[in-house]
Amino acid sequence: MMKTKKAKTPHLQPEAVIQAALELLDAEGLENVTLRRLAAKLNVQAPALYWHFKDKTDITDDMAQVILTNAKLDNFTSPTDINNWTTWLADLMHCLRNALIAHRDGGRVVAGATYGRAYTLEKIMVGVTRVLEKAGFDKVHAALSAAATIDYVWGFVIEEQAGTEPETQEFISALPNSQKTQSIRTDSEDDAFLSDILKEYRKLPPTEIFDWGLQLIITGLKSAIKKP
Amino acid sequence: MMKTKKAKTPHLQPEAVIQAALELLDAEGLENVTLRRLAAKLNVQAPALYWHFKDKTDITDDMAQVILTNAKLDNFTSPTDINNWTTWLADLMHCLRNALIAHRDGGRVVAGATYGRAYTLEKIMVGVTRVLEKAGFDKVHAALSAAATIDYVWGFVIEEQAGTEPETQEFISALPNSQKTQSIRTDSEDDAFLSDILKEYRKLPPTEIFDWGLQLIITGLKSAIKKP
DNA sequence: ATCTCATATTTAACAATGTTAAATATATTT
DNA sequence: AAATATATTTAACATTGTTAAATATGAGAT
Repeated sequence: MMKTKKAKTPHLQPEAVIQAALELLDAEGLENVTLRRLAAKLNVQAPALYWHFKDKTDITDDMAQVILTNAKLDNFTSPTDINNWTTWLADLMHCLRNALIAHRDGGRVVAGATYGRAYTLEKIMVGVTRVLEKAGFDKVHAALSAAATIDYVWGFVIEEQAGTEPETQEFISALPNSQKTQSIRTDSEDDAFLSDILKEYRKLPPTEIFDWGLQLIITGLKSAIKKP
Repeated sequence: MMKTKKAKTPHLQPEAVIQAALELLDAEGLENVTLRRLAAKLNVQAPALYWHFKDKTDITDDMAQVILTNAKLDNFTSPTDINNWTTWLADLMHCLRNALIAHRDGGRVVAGATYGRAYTLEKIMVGVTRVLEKAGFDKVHAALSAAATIDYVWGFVIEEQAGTEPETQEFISALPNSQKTQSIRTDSEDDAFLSDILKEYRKLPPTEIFDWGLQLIITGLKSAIKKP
């Protein structure tokens, strides 16, 4: 009556379900991760999933949890030498980004999650805050800095993965429908400037673009640490 | 057949549709902005919307467009005095954030949009890039800086609005289900540290939190501008 | 005045989604 | 062997986005 181990035939393991969900995510994209497709991939009917998971959001949360967990954040709990906090921080943030972009729509998945996102992200935030405090910040400013840095990673990845989506070429066929774009004026000089810069900007490897902004923030941190 | 209002006379104006959609968004949240509810709000049947809009995403894109347009970005096309580029940039980014948080789930709406997001965001990016170039950056680094700054705003708002959602209290009831949280260890010292800092951190007004990170980036920009 | 015709909307219906209730098969315990 | 907890299937529902077909309205031409 109190034993927790009972079964039918080959069980449906929650871990395997999430694994299959992530594979489905990579193969078909977030909007195609549906309970029936996931069930089909597991040779099972959709309602079977409700025995192991309360909701679909329960599944999604676990997916986000796993995605974030794969960042291997435990390696970063101690920054060996506090003087190297800048490279430690940069490495950690690169790791976070890598975890998010490791799966298609990974950013959106984690963004949509409720508990998993908050928990692991705050775990990261606490770690960064502590290090920044040791590096010279007071507690509150250390927390503010940690949050700002993480927010940058967050925004970068969301934009990065938004650009990878299927559409992105249909730039031409969007304007005609609604005419409320009046207040956005497109100077021809802007267009020239735009194509000049963005072409060059987008040639750079995403990781370098990401790192530049990251170093920008770290430079700001170093600067802020000197004036109490 | 016995309904009172059945005429063609008062047409369904696209502008009014988007307006109603934004009101629905504010009142009920993004997941409740459905074609049938929107149609009901307009005293119309759902398929009527398809005469004016191709898709639901077409409507969503227009919502994002309007949200971003409300940032009144035209006021910022010229930074009066180039020496004040720092406050100019800060003001612009505050405006962008204000536009995004002006509507419930505004961040997610704009994030989900395809054309509107890319177009207006790049419009902003071009403006910032040009100013930063005048302030001393070369083109590419000006573009990199603009992108990084915008990405920060982006990430901040997404997190900010994610926290405002209905849930957020169900922190307790999430862990028991899936046991793959092994690699996340919760030191008790971390917990104490967390409740210490985050309590204080969250007391601050969001706008100040936002501004602190923004000034951090701007500090980094000033620093980066001096070393070619 | 009526006929035509493009415009704009309704009615009806479809496939797909998340989800629940009831039935059912299986393994463990009694 | 009977009973029971565990795990899954079948059937069904309400909602969603969307399409096809019918239908009402007003403008212009004859």
